[in-house]
Amino acid sequence: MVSQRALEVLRVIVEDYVASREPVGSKTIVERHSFGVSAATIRNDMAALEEANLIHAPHTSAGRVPTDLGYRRFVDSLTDVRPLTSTQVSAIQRFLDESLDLDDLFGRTVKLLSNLTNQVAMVQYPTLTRDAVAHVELLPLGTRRALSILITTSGSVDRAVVEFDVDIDEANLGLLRAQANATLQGQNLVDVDRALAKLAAESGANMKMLIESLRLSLIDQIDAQRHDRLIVAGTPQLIRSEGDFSRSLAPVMDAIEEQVVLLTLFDEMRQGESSTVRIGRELADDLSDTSIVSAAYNAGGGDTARLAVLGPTRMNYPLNMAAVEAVARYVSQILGDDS
Amino acid sequence: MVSQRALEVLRVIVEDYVASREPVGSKTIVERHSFGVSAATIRNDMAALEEANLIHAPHTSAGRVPTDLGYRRFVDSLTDVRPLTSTQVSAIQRFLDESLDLDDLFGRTVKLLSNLTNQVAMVQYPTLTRDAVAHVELLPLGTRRALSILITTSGSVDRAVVEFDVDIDEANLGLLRAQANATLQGQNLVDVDRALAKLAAESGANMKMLIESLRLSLIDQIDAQRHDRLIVAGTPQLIRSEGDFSRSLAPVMDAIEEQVVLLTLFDEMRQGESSTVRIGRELADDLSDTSIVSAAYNAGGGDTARLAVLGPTRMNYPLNMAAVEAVARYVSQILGDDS
DNA sequence: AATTGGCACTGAAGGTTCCAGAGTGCTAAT
DNA sequence: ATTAGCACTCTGGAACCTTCAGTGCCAATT
Repeated sequence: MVSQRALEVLRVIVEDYVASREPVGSKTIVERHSFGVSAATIRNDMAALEEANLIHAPHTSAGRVPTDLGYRRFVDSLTDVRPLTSTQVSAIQRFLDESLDLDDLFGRTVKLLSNLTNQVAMVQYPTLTRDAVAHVELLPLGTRRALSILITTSGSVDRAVVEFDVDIDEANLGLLRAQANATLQGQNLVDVDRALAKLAAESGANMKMLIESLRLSLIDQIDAQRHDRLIVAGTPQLIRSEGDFSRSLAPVMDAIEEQVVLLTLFDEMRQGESSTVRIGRELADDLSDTSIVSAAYNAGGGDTARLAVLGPTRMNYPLNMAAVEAVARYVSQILGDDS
Repeated sequence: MVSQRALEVLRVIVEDYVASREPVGSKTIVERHSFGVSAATIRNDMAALEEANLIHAPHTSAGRVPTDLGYRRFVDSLTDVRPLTSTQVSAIQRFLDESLDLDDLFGRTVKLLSNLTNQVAMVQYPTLTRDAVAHVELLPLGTRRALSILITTSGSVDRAVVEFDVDIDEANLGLLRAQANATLQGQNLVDVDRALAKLAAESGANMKMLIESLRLSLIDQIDAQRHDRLIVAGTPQLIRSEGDFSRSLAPVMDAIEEQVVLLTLFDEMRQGESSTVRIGRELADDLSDTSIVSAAYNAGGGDTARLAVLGPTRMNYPLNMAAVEAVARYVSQILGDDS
């Protein structure tokens, strides 16, 4: 049975271990914290914690280290996320307010988050379903191909190559561009398919083929935009905390570079509450010594995406949670303003 | 005096050391290579090499390890870069030919290069000075700001925020967009400044201010595009060769994340010959155990930029040089086609 | 003059041993 | 339920030794 005091003991074990990187023993606990009981009593509690798989001894007689489960319990017991200091908050605000477009904002956000936490920081691109077409540009690329560039009202830009079944000259391309823009401007992205199909149906045989090619390309493009991306900063921090990883850092860096594992993780979380912590094996077997603290932000128009920091399980959870949540709040605020 | 044979000895020291990661001694040299002389003779040569600062003994009696200068001599003595195997070459070609736009091509290129060499790979964005304006998009962003998106004929896209001195509504913004496009489409990027200034001069007072604001923003934007970017892949490889770095990897990863040091390096090289190797301290004091093998590629229209691999000084130079050059050649070929 | 065999010397790496210290688990007493 | 006491365990570091690859140098040889 884990008593109330035992949970207190777990708390100080986590805190001391995070601070010192050294297994913490019963004696140092009674020295540094005023529990009002003796070391032997603490030892009994620790035995209970070990029984419950919340802490673990690296070897017979060293201090104890939290297990993944122990960190989990610790994190779940954090009721009040202590907010950042007001200077930090105003620094965040000032720094983010200066940003220009979406890319710039996200670039600043990850850097900020990484500096605040000394961890790797990530921002997930929002899905932008409510986005509408602002402009479609077509640029010739040989005789049967063109580069299409789709600009949306939120300022996002995406490119794709359109393959035509027949040769197309500058004049025809210009005509296609004009018709496409006339039809699509202001249309919601999800309606592009229908609008272009309608336009094709109403057009002459020659034009119809061109429009069809464009349509197929654009819906691919819109689909691809739905597949999110991650902006990452602070990978050097990983090296600096290398000692906290029992195995190689390589799988962690692979996950960051590949992005796909992390993105699916984010998608899983999207359902969940706004702020989430994933610890060690909860993430993936490859990422046993890694934790992710993430928070949802509001990308305007009801769209949400996530931002996160990634680091060793032995991380400062309260700080990281506070930072992630604060930054998420300000990013939401900024994105909410101009929508 | 370094004899001809001594240089041969240097060659096998570099090769063996790169292959084995272990300091190589006189005895193993005569065992593995048929010099037809005794170990004592090799030792004399090695003394000469050490005298010339080409090799160096980690401690009194271990084998020898090449110095930066030794690698340099080794690299300079490589006359014929042995080409890749034909299967490799056709794989490169097939893989790159599938790419869509510029971003996709570069994304593929770095991944390819990283896989080929097991090093960190980088591609520098071309400067694209010969580029012309294809379209300028303006999106409202509050009452006194707009997001301007500049699309060039090469398909590159860049965003910036325009700050106006007065309020501007949708109608005026549309007018500005129309005028800007009418004036700028087809104009070379370097002429944008002049063209817009002329347009402003010919316009009414109200419009003039708007155009001026746009002009200032666009020239900033064009300038920013000139400042290149790097696409990077394969950072996990760095971890895998961690043992080759005597100090921490952190400064290396910092340089990769910051980009600016590397970009200025690339700019320095731009003058130089097409294929360049920079070894250890030649790069920067922070990057003492790091080498970069780079090659220029032709981005079409006479524009050149660079692609490179980065790794420990103890790297396989012949392979990396061959890979970098081969990939640069095919990238040039692809970019040359549709210009 | 270049090459060679011989030889004493060096320093790192790895193994062994020992010691101190931190921490535990258990038991009997409070 | 808590505590003091105690025997026990294991790690980390210091000290020490041995092994061994490799060197530098010298005198002899070609």
